[in-house]
Amino acid sequence: MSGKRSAILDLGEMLIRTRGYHAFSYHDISGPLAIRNAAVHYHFPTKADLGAAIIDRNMAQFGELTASWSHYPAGEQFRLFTQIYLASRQQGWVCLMGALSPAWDTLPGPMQAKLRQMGEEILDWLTGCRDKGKAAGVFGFGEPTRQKAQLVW
Amino acid sequence: MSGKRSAILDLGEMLIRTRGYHAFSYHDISGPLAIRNAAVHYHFPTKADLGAAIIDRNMAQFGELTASWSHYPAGEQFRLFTQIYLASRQQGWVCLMGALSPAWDTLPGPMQAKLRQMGEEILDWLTGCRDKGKAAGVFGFGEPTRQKAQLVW
DNA sequence: AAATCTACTTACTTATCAGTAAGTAAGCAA
DNA sequence: TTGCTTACTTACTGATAAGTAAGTAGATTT
Repeated sequence: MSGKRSAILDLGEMLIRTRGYHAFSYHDISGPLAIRNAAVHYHFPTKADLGAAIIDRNMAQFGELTASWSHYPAGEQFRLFTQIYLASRQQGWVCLMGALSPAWDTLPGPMQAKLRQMGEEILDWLTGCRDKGKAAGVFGFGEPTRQKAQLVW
Repeated sequence: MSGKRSAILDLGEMLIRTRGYHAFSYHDISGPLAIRNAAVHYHFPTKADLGAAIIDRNMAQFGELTASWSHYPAGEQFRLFTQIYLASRQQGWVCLMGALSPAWDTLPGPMQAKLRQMGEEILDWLTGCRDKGKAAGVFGFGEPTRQKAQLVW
């Protein structure tokens, strides 16, 4: 029942999405949580472990959310999807993909793999979302892309 | 005269756009250019100075380019604009805005100011580009945004 | 010819980073 | 009650970061 572990994941995700992977350190986590640096290393031995765990949790959350929407019409599902990004954007956050991919070349291997996986999962869902809707012409593929743009621009 | 200065700017821009501001150091510049660390500090006393100079040069280049396009029709101007981003994207590069804005909160003040300025200049030009075209309905405002998306996604 | 400027160099400082080794208090399990 | 696990702690290491002080060879100016 480590409440600290999830608190580290929470803070870590916030830091990545507001500052970027290379612009935060374990100190930025241990300070606010009032624990020592090594305690963060206890839960996540390396920074890459932490980064990968954050992506994992994000993917799991995405899976749960979309599963809970499964009985809604495709258009509504898509609206809910974009709503999430718009809402976090208003907080000054950027999605994980938007925060991490610009520095792709500098990411540790395991994180690259997880990120790629997450990208595929989202794209698959988005594709399925479009295919399912009978009104396939109503929302073109331009819109999700446009949505993602706003997360960075 | 100082060919090194512009070589530093070239390499610095490449590093920012492929790795991000926080994922490169003066060592990554001095090494390939076969000069010492302090030589980079000679030209750009702080990393923020280097970053700001890179944004400055980018803005100047944008101004020169768009000026050289001024006699083309709006649609062609817009095509040339997107072409630049698509071409660099194929090299694995990201535009300066796309590379820097995710870590906005962590950027030194002077760089934030320059970046904001660059964003405004590009948006102004884009707006002018749209207004000038008689076929204002042909390309909506969705497309430039979509273009930017590809730079990150 | 002397002084100054440009474009560096060597050698250093200070700070911060990720990561590790070793120890410990509290809880549970046999 | 002994031993094992969990969730930390203190105290450190080695690497790398940005930045600086002082010196210098070569070109330019006076």
